[in-house]
Amino acid sequence: MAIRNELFKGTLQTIILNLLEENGRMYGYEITQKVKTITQGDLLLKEGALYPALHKLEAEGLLETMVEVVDNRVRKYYLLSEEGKTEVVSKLQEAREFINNLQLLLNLKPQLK
Amino acid sequence: MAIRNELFKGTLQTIILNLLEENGRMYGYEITQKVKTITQGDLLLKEGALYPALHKLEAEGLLETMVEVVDNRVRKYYLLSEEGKTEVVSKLQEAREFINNLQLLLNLKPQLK
DNA sequence: TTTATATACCTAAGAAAATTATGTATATAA
DNA sequence: TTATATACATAATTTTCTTAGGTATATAAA
Repeated sequence: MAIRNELFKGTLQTIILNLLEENGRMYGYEITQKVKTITQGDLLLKEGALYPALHKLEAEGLLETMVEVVDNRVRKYYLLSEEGKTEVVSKLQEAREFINNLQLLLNLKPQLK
Repeated sequence: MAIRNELFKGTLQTIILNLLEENGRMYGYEITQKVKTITQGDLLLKEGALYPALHKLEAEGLLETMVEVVDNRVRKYYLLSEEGKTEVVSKLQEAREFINNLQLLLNLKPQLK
């Protein structure tokens, strides 16, 4: 997924679902750029990781797609299905617990609360 | 690694190294119990994940071992090598950046700082 | 006494999720 | 015409985990 960050293994689905919840529909390339911008280049989301993940989420019924042509190039937009909207909520809750547990295990508790 | 937590993939090495830095020498079973206690049972570190990880860290020269017999049972203690003590510092720094980036990507920034 | 649970180590087969390396194609800047 | 950016995709491999099994001792319960 990234330059020197095997830590992100397992978090990709949650990241994708949350970005789609925040931004409405997005296409694959747009997601890679968004991740790069948000993390200031720390995290480079590889296509070999992203596309299979998107296809899997779609196959599971969490995402829906619509294809459009812009500037003679095909874009495949992804958006949350109703099921996906439900799923992102529980995935985010799990992520909160994950971060909390990881901070406990690594003695990295934040300064407040 | 856990009940329903594929999120922890990739974080195991860092967790092990940090626990050994905090507690000095530890043996495998002790590590599994420590993780269980700290996370209040949220994270169950499986032996099939732990032992190969310990062996790998030892093979990489980050850990040293000493075997002792207690109550007729063999314990294999692990402790940080000099190289391991250096490595744990950078691994923790990476973990801080990882958590920060993940919180940014998931809109989970902590209340303070 | 035998069974279950806790302690303590280990590995092998398989699954899941990533990296690396490709491939196709268009648009634009050098 | 070459490189870079945009935009999709997959195949082979690697890494890392789960699941499932194995060995062995100590102790509590049935």
